[in-house]
Amino acid sequence: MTADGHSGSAETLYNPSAREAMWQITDAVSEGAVASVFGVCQIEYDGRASSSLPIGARLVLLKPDGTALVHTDENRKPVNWQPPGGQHTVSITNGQLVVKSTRTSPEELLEVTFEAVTRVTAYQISGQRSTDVIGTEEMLREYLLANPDEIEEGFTPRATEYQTDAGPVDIYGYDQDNTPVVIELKRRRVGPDAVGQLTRYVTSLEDTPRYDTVRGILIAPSITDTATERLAENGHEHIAMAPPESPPTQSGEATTKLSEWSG
Amino acid sequence: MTADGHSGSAETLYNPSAREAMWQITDAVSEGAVASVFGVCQIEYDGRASSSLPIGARLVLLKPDGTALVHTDENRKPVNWQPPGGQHTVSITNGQLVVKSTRTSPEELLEVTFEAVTRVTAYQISGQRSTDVIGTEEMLREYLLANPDEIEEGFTPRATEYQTDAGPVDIYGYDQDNTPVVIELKRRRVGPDAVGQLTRYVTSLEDTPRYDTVRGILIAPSITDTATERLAENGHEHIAMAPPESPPTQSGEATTKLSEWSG
DNA sequence: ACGTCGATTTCGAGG
DNA sequence: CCTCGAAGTCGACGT
Repeated sequence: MTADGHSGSAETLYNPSAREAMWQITDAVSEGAVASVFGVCQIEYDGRASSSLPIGARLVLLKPDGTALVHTDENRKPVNWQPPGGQHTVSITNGQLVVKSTRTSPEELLEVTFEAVTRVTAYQISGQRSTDVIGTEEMLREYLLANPDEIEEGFTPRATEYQTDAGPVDIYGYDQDNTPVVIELKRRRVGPDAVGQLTRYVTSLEDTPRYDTVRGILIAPSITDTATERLAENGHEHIAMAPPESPPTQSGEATTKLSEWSG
Repeated sequence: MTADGHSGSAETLYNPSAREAMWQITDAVSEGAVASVFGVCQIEYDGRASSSLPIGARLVLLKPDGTALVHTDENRKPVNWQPPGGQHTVSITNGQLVVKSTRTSPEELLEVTFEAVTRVTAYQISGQRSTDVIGTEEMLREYLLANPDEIEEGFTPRATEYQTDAGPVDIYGYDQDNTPVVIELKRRRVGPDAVGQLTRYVTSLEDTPRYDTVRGILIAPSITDTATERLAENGHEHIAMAPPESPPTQSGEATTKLSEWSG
């Protein structure tokens, strides 16, 4: 137990029998711990797609929220998994430990059959479960709404998530000459797909009688060559800008999210 | 050691000192094992974005390919991570175990500082590292190329990955009337983004002089309402079809992948 | 529950 | 290295 009240408690079994492993895993998950199971196993998955993995030694994690992860020694992605929301069941078949993780809508089954179990550990997790990330598209939007001159001298934002037939526009507003402006934001380098998105919004508005000319601006840290060409073809613009590196300086109640506004 | 030659060997330390933990982790990773570290820790990340996670008990996995994963008791995604390709370094600062995982291009740092370490285990992974998945877009394509009448009576496929200014078309061919057809495939239910993709390809070809009319067909198991509208707006079509459930019946040399062909 | 969209997306293929 | 698109994408937020 540390001074912060985090104990980091864990319980480990060495080379348990299938029966011992079964109890440990069942107890761990039902008590809200993460069960880690390492052993020689074979894996079947069937659901949105299907796959099978021949026998080998892998690390299996079972979380109390129904998540299951099977990791090898490569890559960030599990070689097999089950997303949260499902149910773990542990059983013994022909003397072998079998861990099933099931889920509905869609119906999915992940089945891990162990030929041998080397370690089972129950880890008691504590502390914050998620991070607040800095540098998202949302932060770029909030920064620009608070500093519209960074977009262009005299730009006036009018709405975020401005609805069009082609979908919601990130920032909608008017330039110095009162011409409507559609702005598409991206937190990182963009390709032609982003240009397509912007173009659809602009076209959609221009097809609406009460709009005449509409400018399109793509704001992103950088842009590919093909995207630049496409942007030029459509007569739109690019402004190079990345999300701010600092969290928003909160001046009073700065919930800088204009919702849609019937302009 | 099982009959298959998979040993599933592992080595575990209980409540190690920072120094003992450091050696164990260093040895494990350099020998190609996966190091699992459980303890009370605090985490900083800075790179493509940045985040920090206050003190708490979490499970950290370090893979020999440079991958680092920090898991809590919720969700499939790690709360923090480093993709493969980087380097792990382990050190002791102010008596505390510090694990850093660094990466270049982009420059990224993940730093885990342990206030206490409860378990360190080195897992020796073996066996196949990836699965062959059934039910992919590629399988749908191969099925349709072998059975083009399933698309439409008299359809003649001419190329896959057919190059356009807007990117490669999944299947390109001609209908009964010799009209060019662009086909976009999706393995699951699609939204407006897939329609956007298809439309970009069709538009790109229609802008090319030697093409006149080009038909666009979206093949997917199902489609959302907004996507249906968008499809109609652009005058394109939808055919409801899912990837086959069986692996391709290999009749002879059935590498059904027409590469591009200068028609 | 479904639709929509961003993501430190990850991942692999191709130039 | 960059560019591009699929994915059992995941996850959050809205309806």
